[in-house]
Amino acid sequence: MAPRTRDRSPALTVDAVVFGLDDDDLKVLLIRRGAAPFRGRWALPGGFVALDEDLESAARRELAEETGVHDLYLEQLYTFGAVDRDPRGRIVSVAYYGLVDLHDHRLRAATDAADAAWFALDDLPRLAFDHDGILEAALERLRGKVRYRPIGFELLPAKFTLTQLQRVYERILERPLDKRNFRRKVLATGLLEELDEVETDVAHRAARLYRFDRRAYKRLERRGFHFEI
Amino acid sequence: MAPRTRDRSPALTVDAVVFGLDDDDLKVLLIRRGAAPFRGRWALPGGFVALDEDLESAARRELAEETGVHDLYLEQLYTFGAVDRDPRGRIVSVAYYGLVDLHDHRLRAATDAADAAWFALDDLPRLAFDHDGILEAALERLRGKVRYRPIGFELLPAKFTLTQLQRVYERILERPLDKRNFRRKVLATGLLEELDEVETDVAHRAARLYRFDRRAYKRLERRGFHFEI
DNA sequence: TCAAAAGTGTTAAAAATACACCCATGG
DNA sequence: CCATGGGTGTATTTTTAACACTTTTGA
Repeated sequence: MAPRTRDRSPALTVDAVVFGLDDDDLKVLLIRRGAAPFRGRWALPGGFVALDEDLESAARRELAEETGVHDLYLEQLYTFGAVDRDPRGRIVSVAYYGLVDLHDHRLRAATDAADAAWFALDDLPRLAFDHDGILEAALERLRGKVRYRPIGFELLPAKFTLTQLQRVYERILERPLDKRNFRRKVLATGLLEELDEVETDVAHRAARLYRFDRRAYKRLERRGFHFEI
Repeated sequence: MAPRTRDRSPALTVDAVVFGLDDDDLKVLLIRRGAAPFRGRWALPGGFVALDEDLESAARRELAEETGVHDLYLEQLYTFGAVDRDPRGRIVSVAYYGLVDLHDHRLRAATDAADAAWFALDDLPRLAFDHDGILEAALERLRGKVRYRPIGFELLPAKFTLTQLQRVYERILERPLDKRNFRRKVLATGLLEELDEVETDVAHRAARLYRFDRRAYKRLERRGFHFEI
């Protein structure tokens, strides 16, 4: 007994804006479209939502299919629904943004994607659809969120140095941070577990490694915790 | 040349969580459903998105149709897409939340709504669908956002006293605020225009009236401004 | 022994908090 | 003249920001 309206519902897609950190640059994961419209143009990975999968699952599935990237931090961003945003007709897209240690994933384009690659934010190609707007919104959200939620870690390997972490924040916030103040603040959260390990293969004094303590975070989160970098 | 997937897309609705302030209580606007499923049960106002309207327009239209409330502050909240959230089948809902001076609007139920009414948050009826989860998310967002974006005003008439504004914040944040500190802080933002008017019809010294200065806010917003109550 | 990054404390400035009384008005 | 809320300033504490040198390691 479906209402009449349903037969004339907009179609529904998901898109994912995935950020990674490559040495010194914040990068975003794009695919080259293998089909019309915008065939050959770079775009965000994404696609249609199946009837039997929820939205985040759809985003993860499309991402894995089109780029090979899987098991990442992913969060809903915003739903884009301008009437004319897709030349194929009325298509609403639920956008997600994600963070990943890009060295952890070998890219592998498939299905609708002719290619997949990381692009530095200041060297982007023209994008299909309204994807530049989606990317802009994701970046803004990332910049806001990173200041009060501990998500910077997601761009790093499981074990990392404080200097690496500081670089993450500096790249995202686009301003230099004071080393001593940064370390004091980030350690004061109690969310970093100091390991008995140090970097290897560096041509200078090896830095201590830390790990994000998800347990401790869960505990703090429960009590409406809120920090600030 | 629509892709096959589109014919099997989830249906799309919008729902609105509208808050108002009634003397001392934060209230939410609900409608009583006039049709199955959940006929007779209270629910958030909302409905299906037409092909030729964007999402926010759909939310505003449904809200106006079902409750008579229009011209309000409205912002996208989150998109809810669990596979089994609607017994009619696969229906994804883009939720909005809004703030309104509830004394400004006479409720008027129509179309799908058998009734419309304001409910205090601590005296809610059972809600249809997953609407209690949506309401919870809206409340959490409101509590977070009100601290760093000047949206508290939206619950008040255009001209208001500082004590009224303080009460708004106290109700939303659920904690008492210090009168002197509050006034200093809120005036320091430069977002309040002091009027040459005072309250009338009060049985005590009349308080000065203020107005939110949208111009000043626009200016500050441009430079990535950010305040904190 | 040099180069390169790791690691570490203190001081000054700014922001947040706590706190209590007199004032104006209407009934 | 009294009840009610309006309006105002200061001192203390906490938080943030600025700042430079010594240590460790590998090449």
